Amino acid sequence: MTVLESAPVKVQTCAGASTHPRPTGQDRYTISEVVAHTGLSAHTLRWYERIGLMPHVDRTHTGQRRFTNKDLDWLSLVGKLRLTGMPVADMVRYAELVREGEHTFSEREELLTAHRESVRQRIAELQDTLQVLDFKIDIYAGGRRVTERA
Amino acid sequence: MTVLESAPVKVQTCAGASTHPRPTGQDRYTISEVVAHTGLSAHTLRWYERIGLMPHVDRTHTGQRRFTNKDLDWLSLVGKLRLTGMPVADMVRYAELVREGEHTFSEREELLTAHRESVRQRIAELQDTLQVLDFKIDIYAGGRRVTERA
DNA sequence: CGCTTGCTTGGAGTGCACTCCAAGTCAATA
DNA sequence: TATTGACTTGGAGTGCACTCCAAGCAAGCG
Repeated sequence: MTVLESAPVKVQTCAGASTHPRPTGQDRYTISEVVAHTGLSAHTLRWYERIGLMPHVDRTHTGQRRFTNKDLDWLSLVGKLRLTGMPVADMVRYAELVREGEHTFSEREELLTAHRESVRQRIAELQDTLQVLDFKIDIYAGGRRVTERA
Repeated sequence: MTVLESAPVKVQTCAGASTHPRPTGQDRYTISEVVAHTGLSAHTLRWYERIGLMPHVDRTHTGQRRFTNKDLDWLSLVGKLRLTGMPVADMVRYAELVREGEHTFSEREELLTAHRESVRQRIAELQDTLQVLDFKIDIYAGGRRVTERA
């Protein structure tokens, strides 16, 4: 069984086929569960909250955090953006826009579109370098007789 | 007159079609010329030298640096590696191997091959995220009627 | 009750890759 | 000769993204 089967309404909240450890309704994860699921450290999760990179996280009556599936989705997006080199400050800006509501849709779109462009450029850059690496590796692999240079 | 016109032998030293500001023989660049050519700062060039990321750079009798075309080629490679996220420590290691001579060919090849693999993975990762971005941008662009979520 | 485990906090510390500073030397021009 | 400007050095400072610390609270177990 995939996690999708018993989901009642299962709104596709965010990106692609994100699967949650527990169905909506039972989704109150401790920080260590989120650590296990996301690979982020507890420190980082708390830090993300402090700097405004998380929507307000639920608390128990004793003040412990309880994360929801929605939080997991958000963290998954944040993870993608971070992986693609978006500065934390920009992600915080994006989070602010989300908090401000629907009237920021176009600004959010701009932000994401700009970032997509930068990711595309980065890919191109990397592919460019790949050729240089291929070239140099060829030299090392093929010609051990080449004279010493770099 | 462009700087290239009188180029005598023009040995293709390193990667691809690298063009040098001046032909071999007249290649004694000041640090500011190298700054202009590479886009690196003078600070960074000196720092690279301090940490062992440069082969020994020539000096004038008064101690000023004079870079050669070979240095430019090396910096171009370093720039590529850095752009692709190789840690400075690894680049220093590579520089050491180069200094040690031909018997380190295979270790250099390994290092470069490993890095190539990491670059490939990085590209795949980025392309993955690109899809997420496309998906979200579509939502913002297409459906302004979608309910508020991330 | 005491102990352990897991969480809480503000603030300080870390590692990387620069980046800058102060003080000095040297060569060329006014 | 005086000044300007490009260069030199060791060491300190910066910005980012964490990462850790000390001290404390709450729940569960023997």
